[in-house]
Amino acid sequence: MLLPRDYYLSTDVLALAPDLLGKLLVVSGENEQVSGMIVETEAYRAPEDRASHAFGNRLTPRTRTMFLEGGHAYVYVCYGIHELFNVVTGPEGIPHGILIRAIQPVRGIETMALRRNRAISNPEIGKGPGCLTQALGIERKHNALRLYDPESPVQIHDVGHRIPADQLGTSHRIGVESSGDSALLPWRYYIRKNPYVSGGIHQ
DNA sequence: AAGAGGATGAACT
DNA sequence: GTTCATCCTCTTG
Repeated sequence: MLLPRDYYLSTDVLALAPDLLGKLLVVSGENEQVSGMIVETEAYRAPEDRASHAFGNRLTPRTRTMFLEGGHAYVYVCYGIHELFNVVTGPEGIPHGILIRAIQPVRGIETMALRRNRAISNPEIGKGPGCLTQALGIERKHNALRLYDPESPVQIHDVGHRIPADQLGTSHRIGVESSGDSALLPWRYYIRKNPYVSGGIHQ
């Protein structure tokens, strides 16, 4: 089932981030559709979250997307090299978002392995926020599109996969050490023991 | 107009 | 554990 618009409008981004685990991220390209199960996420909750681009309700051409209504994609370039994919959540004007950090390939794994220049069996295909976008073919051109639109090339589906409580892991977020106290918040969520989860921590 | 720095990944030692 | 590729965005002047 394609996740509906309402799903993304909750103001509780800390509940939505773990709820996205097990959902299917589907990308339709020119010739082919590829997909992967979300296995790692991070919540970003501006305005009070120092680690968020929209900290203090900072509004720039880039962060503008985060202020859109929930259900839009926020794609931006990191370190000039990698494109990172986020799900905007909450009502319009509240810049909450969820960074998708890893996926487990489901459909089109051959294509993804080719794009990543890795063997089919190599978890590096979907491990890490810059890697999964390369594997799935998510690019900056997908910024600000509506994930719940039946015509959208990027969608998120509920395929009935539920994560048992004892398989849900949490930790501090990755790569935000310079964000003061916000760096300590346990807003990273992942499926325990899943080989596609990034960072050292996946027990 | 110029410069600093970044929600990373890969290839090193 | 360390280094660096690479370029966009934002701030400052």
